[in-house]
Amino acid sequence: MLPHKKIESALQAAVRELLPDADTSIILVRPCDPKFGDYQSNALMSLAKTRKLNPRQLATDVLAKLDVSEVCEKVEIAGAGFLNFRLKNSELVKNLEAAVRGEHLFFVKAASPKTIVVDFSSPNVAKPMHVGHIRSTGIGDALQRSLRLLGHQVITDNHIGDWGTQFGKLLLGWKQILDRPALERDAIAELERLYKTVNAECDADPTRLDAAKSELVKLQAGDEENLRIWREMVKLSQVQFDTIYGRLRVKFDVALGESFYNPWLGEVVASLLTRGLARESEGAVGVFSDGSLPPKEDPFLVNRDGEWIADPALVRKSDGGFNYMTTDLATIDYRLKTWSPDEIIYVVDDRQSPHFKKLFITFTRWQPDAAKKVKLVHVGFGKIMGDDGKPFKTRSGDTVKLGDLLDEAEERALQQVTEKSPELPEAQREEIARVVGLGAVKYADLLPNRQSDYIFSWDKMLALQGNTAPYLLYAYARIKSIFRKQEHPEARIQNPELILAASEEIALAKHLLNFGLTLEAVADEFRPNYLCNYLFEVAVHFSRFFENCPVLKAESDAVRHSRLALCDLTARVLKQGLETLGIETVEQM
RNA sequence: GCACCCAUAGCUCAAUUGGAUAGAGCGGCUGACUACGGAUCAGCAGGUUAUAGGUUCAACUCCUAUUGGGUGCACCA
Repeated sequence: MLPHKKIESALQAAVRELLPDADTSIILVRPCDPKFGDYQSNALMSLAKTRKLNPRQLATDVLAKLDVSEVCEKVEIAGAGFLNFRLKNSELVKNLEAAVRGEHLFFVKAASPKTIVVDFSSPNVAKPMHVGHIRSTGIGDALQRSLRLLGHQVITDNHIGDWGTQFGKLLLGWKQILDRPALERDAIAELERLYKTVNAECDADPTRLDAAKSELVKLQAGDEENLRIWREMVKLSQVQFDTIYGRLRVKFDVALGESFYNPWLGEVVASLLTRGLARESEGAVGVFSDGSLPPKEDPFLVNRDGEWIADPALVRKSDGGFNYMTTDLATIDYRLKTWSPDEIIYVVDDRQSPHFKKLFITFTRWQPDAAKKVKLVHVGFGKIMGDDGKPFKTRSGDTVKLGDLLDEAEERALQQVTEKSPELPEAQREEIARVVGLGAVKYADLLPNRQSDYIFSWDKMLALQGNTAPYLLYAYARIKSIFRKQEHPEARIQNPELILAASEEIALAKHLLNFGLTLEAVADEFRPNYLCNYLFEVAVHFSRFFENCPVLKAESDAVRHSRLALCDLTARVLKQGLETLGIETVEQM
């Protein structure tokens, strides 16, 4: 058992003994400023407060019941009632030696694994994937990897936008202005041109819009020709998706697009109507407020000029077509019946937050029993902005295409590798550039807190110095270099004794110990940036160690073996951590 | 109009959700025995956390107001 887990459970037991009704799940120890120890608890102060107790007295009482002498030095009470824990060197050594033997890598699998559906990426057919998609794709992929690593059963689903109103316009364009040679050269560009052209025409001319709508109605009614064209558009888009996901090394267990749910949409609406949850309004069918929430918190109400009026979730349009609320309801229903998940998480732009609020409430009203068994979570993220503070566009008004961003990243990385390591063969330099460039982009996107908007900048996305993926990869490569330089690699002893004496060794070792703590925080709060920051700190601690503690030229065999083992553990944590972020590693760069 | 989100160092961002002296990177300035890989390391400068109040042992974090930005407000997804 990892030391912080031991401290945590001992602390929980001690507190429960004194305050049986206390919520011990909130009581946790977490690393703080090293000046105040390796772990700390600040929960006693708030516990004391709600019970009108003296916090320092409570801390003293808890301490009297607390025995963590196996893992910690004497526990200190500090400040208003903090408990500061300092790990014993022997405990640190014990844990690292266990890791060296391969017993763990500083994390433990979840005690009760959950089944979790992760819905992310969701590109649209006939549109290029742009920088915006890197957010959902990168965050979603990092989260699903973290959850899997912690032992959960994960189903990743790419809910592709392959059905809906845009196809009316696309079909019209395809039939009337399609440029075949252009389609063969660059299918997505041509499809995009069709859409843009017809869309502009529709804005100017209502009869064009009617024509587009009737194409859509024909498609949804099963018209053979329109279905054939639609299938071709989907197929062409799939090629693009496969290319991008291949480059990003992102895989999905299933990719059930919106069209997959088409057969059930009528039933969903019928069911909502029979249960009295939906009703007709202005020719459409919608779910309305049930009045159970105060107006301000009710997503089915909106204030217009001082009056609260209905803002229903439409499930059938006045023309008889369905929309994404209907599809999303059918999707939840299907997922529950197919996988019985404990959670479904949606990694989607924050702007859709009102939609998900309505969706989750509507589903809960529709299937109350099923809803009790599943946690529905919208993991939102901020918008990508240009440096003018407006949603990001290039000078020509388009968004930056994801493929172009990746190309540029690899190009810049190749330039750098060629400059730094001209001696490496070209093929190897290209492979390094691929990993480094791609890693830089992914890391740059994962580093900021997902909730905040971020300003897009090429230089930031493609940076190769500082708190970036290349910095982490460089630390990893330096470790690998040490092992390559080792004179007798085969003479490496199997389970060396760890000697942690230098402050840099101890700091690095203690930090490695917190890998699992970090992974759990990532999984609990769906925030991969914790892992980015953790790994950056691993690399920083390693770099300091590397500067100050000679490994191969260590003063004795024992110290050399110990440091080699520490290097190896660092490399393993870096590799595993980067892999969890969806970033590959290279042995040299 | 109404609702929601945001404002932290010159720039881009953190701060594990109410914890101790607000941290990084970039940019700027100093340094580092030819270094087990300099894509690195050590250091300096840079902050009244938009403004004004409030809550409490403790506030970037919660509340109120103000200013400035963004987003969303049935038949697009």
